[in-house]
Amino acid sequence: MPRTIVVTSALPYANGPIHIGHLVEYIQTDIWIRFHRMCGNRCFYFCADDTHGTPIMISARKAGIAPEQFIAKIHKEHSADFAGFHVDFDNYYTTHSPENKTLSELIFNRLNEAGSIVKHPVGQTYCEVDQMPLPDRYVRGTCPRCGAVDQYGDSCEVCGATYRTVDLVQPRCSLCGTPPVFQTSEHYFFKLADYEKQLKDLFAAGYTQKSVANKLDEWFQAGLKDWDISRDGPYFGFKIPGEDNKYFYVWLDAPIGYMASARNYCERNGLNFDELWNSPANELYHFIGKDIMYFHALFWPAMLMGSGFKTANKLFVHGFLTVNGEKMSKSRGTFIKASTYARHLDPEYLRYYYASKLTDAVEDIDLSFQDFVGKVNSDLVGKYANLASRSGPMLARQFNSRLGTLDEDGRQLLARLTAVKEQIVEGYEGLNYATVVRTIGALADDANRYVEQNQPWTTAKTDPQKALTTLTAVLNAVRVLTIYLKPILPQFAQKVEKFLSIDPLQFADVDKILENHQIGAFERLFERVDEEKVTAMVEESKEGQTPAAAAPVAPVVPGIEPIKPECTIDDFAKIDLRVARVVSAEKVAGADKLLHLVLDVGVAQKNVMAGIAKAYAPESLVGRHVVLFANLKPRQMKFGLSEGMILASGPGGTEIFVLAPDAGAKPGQKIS
RNA sequence: GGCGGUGUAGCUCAGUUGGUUAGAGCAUGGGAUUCAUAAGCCCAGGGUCGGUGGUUCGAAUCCACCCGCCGCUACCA
Repeated sequence: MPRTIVVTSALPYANGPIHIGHLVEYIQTDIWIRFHRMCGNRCFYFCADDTHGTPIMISARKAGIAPEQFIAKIHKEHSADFAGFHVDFDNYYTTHSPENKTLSELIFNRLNEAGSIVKHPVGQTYCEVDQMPLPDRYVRGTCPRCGAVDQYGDSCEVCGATYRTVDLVQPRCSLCGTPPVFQTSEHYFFKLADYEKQLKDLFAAGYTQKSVANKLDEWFQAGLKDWDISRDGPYFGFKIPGEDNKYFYVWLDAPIGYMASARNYCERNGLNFDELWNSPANELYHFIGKDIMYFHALFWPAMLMGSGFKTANKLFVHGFLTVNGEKMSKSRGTFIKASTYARHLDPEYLRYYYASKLTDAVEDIDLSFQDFVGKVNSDLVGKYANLASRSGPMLARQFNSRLGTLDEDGRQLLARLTAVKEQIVEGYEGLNYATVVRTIGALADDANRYVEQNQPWTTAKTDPQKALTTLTAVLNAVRVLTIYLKPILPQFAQKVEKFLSIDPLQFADVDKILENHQIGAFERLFERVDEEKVTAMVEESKEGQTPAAAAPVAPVVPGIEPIKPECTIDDFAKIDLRVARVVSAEKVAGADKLLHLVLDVGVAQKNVMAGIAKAYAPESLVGRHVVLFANLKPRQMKFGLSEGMILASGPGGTEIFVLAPDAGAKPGQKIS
């Protein structure tokens, strides 16, 4: 009896491009869906762009277009990116849709009727210039604890303090730079705690992986608090029923977007949405990253419980992607967009590589370029593609592309391949793709050894019949391996199906044997990957660089550093240089190069550790004006916190020459 | 700070309920081949399984402590 399975991946935020980190999840989910389809189950894969909220409103403003236009453009890009990586959604919709509006209002009203919605006054930050309420991350100012400048409105990246935005020293709107005002507003809240018991039962029943459940325990122990689900206008989102200037917070309507996508699909395809989504006979699964566990493990099921919808059977949580062991980084060129990747490399390489690393654990997976190139060349090309490549053309030359029958040896090879079918099925079902890939790899080794032992290139001359049975066995092995790999490598599978002249492979085909069958022309299945292509992709991903712009070669003069690559006025604008007066200067005990300077920059005083002790006597500096790199991220040094850098030239040691403005400049003045 | 995760060959990772000389792929060295996308096959080198102590006849596997790295710390998206 086929299962009916509805699956979702998290909705990507419509504020930027899809990158290779996103793709971990969509590839993981897509493999799962394709596997189930191959087992004959009825599957539906729904997703959408997450389109609401302040960041999108601001991005649209910056682009000078309406938010609707902005998200339409992103939707087009996202859809193309996913298609390029063979992510096979049944519907890739948007949260800015009539279906989502209707469902959001329905769920809100039902929660309200259930008594789970309350109102509380909330202090909020408002920018009168931009005429909008500011989320904490759009307010910046000086940390009230350590004095670090330019910190977010809720926490300090330098000392780690968390605080309220109202406590920030010299707060300013990060968009226009003016000080915001503080005001009070009534917000709607969802009483999450009403559902604590039901949520606990859900997790006890195995809603998530165990490590996720442990994390949830922590949250339960800390106590569930009311969730703020409204935002004051202007806001890009859905208006709350009965309100003029209040909107649903983006995270309220985002998960409802899963349902809206399903509903839109049902309406277009003559299916009953309520039956598909809500029938207990149907299975529902969400795939998400560990960063949004709170929303999907607590808020979302509680919302569904409170509004009379069933909750998912299971929430599958995965970890993040690191590249070469480190966080993805724009400056290192490892923040790679899906579209950039696809311009340089075959998307199936990445699908295979991710599959070879994915397990059901909530662990980060690492994309190591060296490992990536190795796996593609030795596995995809050396094992799988090669198996077809060393048998197909020979069958064509010697036997007119017609398969014979199997002998005992060949049947044994096939038996070894089909024996692990259940193991592979369990691996896919349980998200242990890494195990699946390892198992398949071992089978391919077995098949390659089989070719080696039977030497069809020799028997072709002495015993053609034997050569034919060998090649028949090998190509049957290719067929079985392709079935196993098809969820991961759909395009590869398609090529093999064409080459073998067979119908699209299903899991049940594992037990069939292809004999006395005419096959098609062999076509190369994979190309080897050159490490230079990876390098080129990384270079193109480095921020601020355009692929074609070769930096002019700077002339080399002995003793003088070459001029660095060109940058723009915008790059320079990030650097805030100020005139500063040296208030005090003293040698740092225990350090022979450092001077501890206290600088007056007009609005504040800064501590700076400067490595100029060998060139300047401390007392000679007091009272002088210097140039300060004022917005350099503060750095905790062995001898204290340094909050900036003073500018100087010279090779170092005793030859250091501090820069100074001409007479008349005052502390705090901007240098540009 | 608290909580969670993690640390196994140069690299990426497996190691089932604790059980004989700790495995794979890549990389490295050697060999025999040539059907094949400089692919495939055979052999070899390489690890005190983060550290210390403990439980046990026996621990990479269980316990304690320590060290390193990563993440989370909610009304931020």
